[in-house]
Amino acid sequence: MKVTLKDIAREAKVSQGTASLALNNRLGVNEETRQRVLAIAQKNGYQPSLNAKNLSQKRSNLIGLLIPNIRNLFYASIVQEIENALRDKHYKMILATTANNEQYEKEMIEQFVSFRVDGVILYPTIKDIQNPYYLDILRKNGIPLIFLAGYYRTVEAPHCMSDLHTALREVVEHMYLQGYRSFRYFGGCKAIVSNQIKIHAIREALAIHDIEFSDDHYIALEHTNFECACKAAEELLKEGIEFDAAITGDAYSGFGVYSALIHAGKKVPQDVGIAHMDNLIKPDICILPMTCIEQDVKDMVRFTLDMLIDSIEGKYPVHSRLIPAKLIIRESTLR
Amino acid sequence: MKVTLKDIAREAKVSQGTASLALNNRLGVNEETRQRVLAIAQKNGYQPSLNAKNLSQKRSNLIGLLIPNIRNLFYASIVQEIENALRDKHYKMILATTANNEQYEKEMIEQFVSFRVDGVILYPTIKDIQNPYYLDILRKNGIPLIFLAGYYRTVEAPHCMSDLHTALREVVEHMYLQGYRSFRYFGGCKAIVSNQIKIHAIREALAIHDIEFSDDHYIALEHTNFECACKAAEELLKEGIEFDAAITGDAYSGFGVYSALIHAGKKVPQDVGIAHMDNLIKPDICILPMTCIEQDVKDMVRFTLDMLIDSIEGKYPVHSRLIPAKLIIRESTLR
DNA sequence: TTGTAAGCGTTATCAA
DNA sequence: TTGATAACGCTTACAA
Repeated sequence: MKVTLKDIAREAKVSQGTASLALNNRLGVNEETRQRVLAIAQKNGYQPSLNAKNLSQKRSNLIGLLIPNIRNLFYASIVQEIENALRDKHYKMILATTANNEQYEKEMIEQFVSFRVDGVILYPTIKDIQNPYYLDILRKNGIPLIFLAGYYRTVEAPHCMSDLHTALREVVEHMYLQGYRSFRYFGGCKAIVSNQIKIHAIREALAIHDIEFSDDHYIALEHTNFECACKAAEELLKEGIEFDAAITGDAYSGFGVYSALIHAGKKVPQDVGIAHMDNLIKPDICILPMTCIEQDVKDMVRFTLDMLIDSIEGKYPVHSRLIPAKLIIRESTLR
Repeated sequence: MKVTLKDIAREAKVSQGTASLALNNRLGVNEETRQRVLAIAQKNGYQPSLNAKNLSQKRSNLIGLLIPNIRNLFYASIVQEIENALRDKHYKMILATTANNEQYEKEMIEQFVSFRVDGVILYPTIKDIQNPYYLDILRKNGIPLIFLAGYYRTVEAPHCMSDLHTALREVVEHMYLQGYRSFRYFGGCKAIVSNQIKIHAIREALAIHDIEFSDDHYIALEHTNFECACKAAEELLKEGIEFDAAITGDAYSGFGVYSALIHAGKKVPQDVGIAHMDNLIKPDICILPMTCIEQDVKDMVRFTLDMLIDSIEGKYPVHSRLIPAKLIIRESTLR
């Protein structure tokens, strides 16, 4: 049913070898022959089988991208940027999502190996992970790995991520200067490296002013979305816990906390200030323009791909890289 | 560098054939042997090459999904639902985006054929397309195609989409009853089938009340996003064109039009009512809760996959299908 | 229960 | 400039 090289070669009355050369625009084939082969291929809707091609060439020009999910605009932006960046290069991307599920992450890594991708980009978010042994499969199969926007401590691979430390210190300092004193952070699992960096940065920034940011000031959400953040903030308020500054790990959570505060009769930014990660939601459509930390997705993706392609092509060593992030101040933290 | 079946067979001291049987849990291999092979495969991080497997089996269990882009939550929902639905079935999805670009759409279809996908789901949005000849490549290679959320008139393939006709009639009737009389629709290219269905429905609903919906009452946006819709609405207002009802093809455009109206000093819903397609943006975070038409993505995806898998497995004929959509009335159309 | 060998659709090497 | 042929890594008759 599929149109194959053999079909084309037969109809063009040449050998498969010649047909292959012609179709790949390689030297050493008569121009007339080439045109004849090309025309016949076109007419029959011939498309070379990547399975066969990759098998014989022992490379796929495929990059596997593994992200938590696709319904979060931040992740979607990453996918989009990678697609764009790859249009020039001779690589294609295949995408899979983990749903923050270790089992899925393992399966998708295995699938990438089965696809024989030349390299893998992994956005690490598995909580409480002890030792992602399954990433060993990559090493055993000689497939380079780059971490994007974080990393696993026990896995030796370069990473590319935003300079969260500086960014968090900036936002805390800004809010301190606005008079906020009691901070809470709403984000994903504490065990994730990027969250530990954030905790550390907030703690440092507040320590300067002799303010404590203790462990339970970090509110760990089961999922970093509107609903979970809203519920978590509601519970805090119900328990009578007072805070006047909220920072959230993503835009959706930011609005979740906002919603909880409003329903509890609090005023933003007067009673409580809010800042969130990611500059994704148009301030025009929001009830309140929100202060946020914008990550440079374009640069992050560019460097990640450069690093990955370097290591695919055997250029070592590849160094990890920190990308500056930008504080955007809006009404939600301006008293 | 890659671990292959040959490596496993050698280490287990069996033939490749036996190793293959063992790894695929097929009958006729000694249990002890199977365990030994499995253990060795595990130890070495062996993953079968899909290239080789698909080549020899002449099927990939792969479905190609082609959508306009991934940064729109509606499309992202579709991707997510398909991934979920596929976890049970023995198919995997590969994703590509078209950016509403005919050239890209063609290339991605070709890529799918090269991947030897077993079937293709296409979300058709190419504007002014005359005759998507390149879809012929699919037929020539015996790959079934299903249209999702629309179709191309000249291509013979089943489709699965929302019942836009009924939905649009409902929203128009609702807005008429609220006293709105002069309608504008902001959406993608008029030539797209789904948009023609919408135009026709609006026209019919208004004709009952002797209101005309002429061709230039449909505002064709270059891109269906916040910025383009906002600019289009601004221009309309600048030209002094009066309207008191706006319906938009997606949520983002809805907010674009809203933004333009507010900046022009109009009040919503008093002066102008707005309704949009898709129920994706949390009403809690929006300045104004918006009336919208919610499509049943879950059902749409479920039926699409069923149809596609039926035709992959040779069950004919497969019939096109219309999925009911739901009108959700909120403040933006309640005077 | 196991091994042998052909075949899947390409590319690449070497002769002709 | 072209054609044979081996090789890629797997599955699957078929034979042992």
